[in-house]
Amino acid sequence: MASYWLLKSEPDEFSIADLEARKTEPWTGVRNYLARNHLRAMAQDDLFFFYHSSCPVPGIAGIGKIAQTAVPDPTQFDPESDYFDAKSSLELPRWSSVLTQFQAAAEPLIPLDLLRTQAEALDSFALLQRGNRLSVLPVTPKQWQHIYNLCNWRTAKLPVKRSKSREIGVQ
DNA sequence: GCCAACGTTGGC
DNA sequence: GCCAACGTTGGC
Repeated sequence: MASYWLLKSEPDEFSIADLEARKTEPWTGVRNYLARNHLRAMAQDDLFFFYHSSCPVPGIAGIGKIAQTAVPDPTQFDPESDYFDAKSSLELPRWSSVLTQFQAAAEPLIPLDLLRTQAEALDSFALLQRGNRLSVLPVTPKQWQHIYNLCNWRTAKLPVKRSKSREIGVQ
């Protein structure tokens, strides 16, 4: 039985459009123990809401899936990385990352404002709680279903279609 | 840019 | 093990 999650990212850094373009992307840079433990609890094919934070309109921007379960986050070993952790070691890696895969884009994005109006149906969704800063959150099936029904989901960019009429120079 | 919330660090 | 100081997150 698959579990559901929510992952936050600043779209300036990495957005749902970036994930769609890249197809898959390692989710690195999580440096909070509770968030890390959530990453480690993820199973292959679990689904997550892709949340855009710290931007003009924060909200849920898409859906991804966990393509590969947790491995040591390589950025913790890289002195050049912002996420380098001198206290971590190859023998005892402190931080984990999962491989994420694009599933769908929210059309339109579900703003945090809208989610707040659904607070009752979403019970005590941690995302809506004051002062919440955790970047990896569990989502219950009920919360997932409710949020899922709030917008349409576009699963992939339509292939660029070459119109016949254009090829033969009509209109 | 402000500020509330909260995790982490480090002195004791 | 307490707690003050500090840093970070993220909405507004």
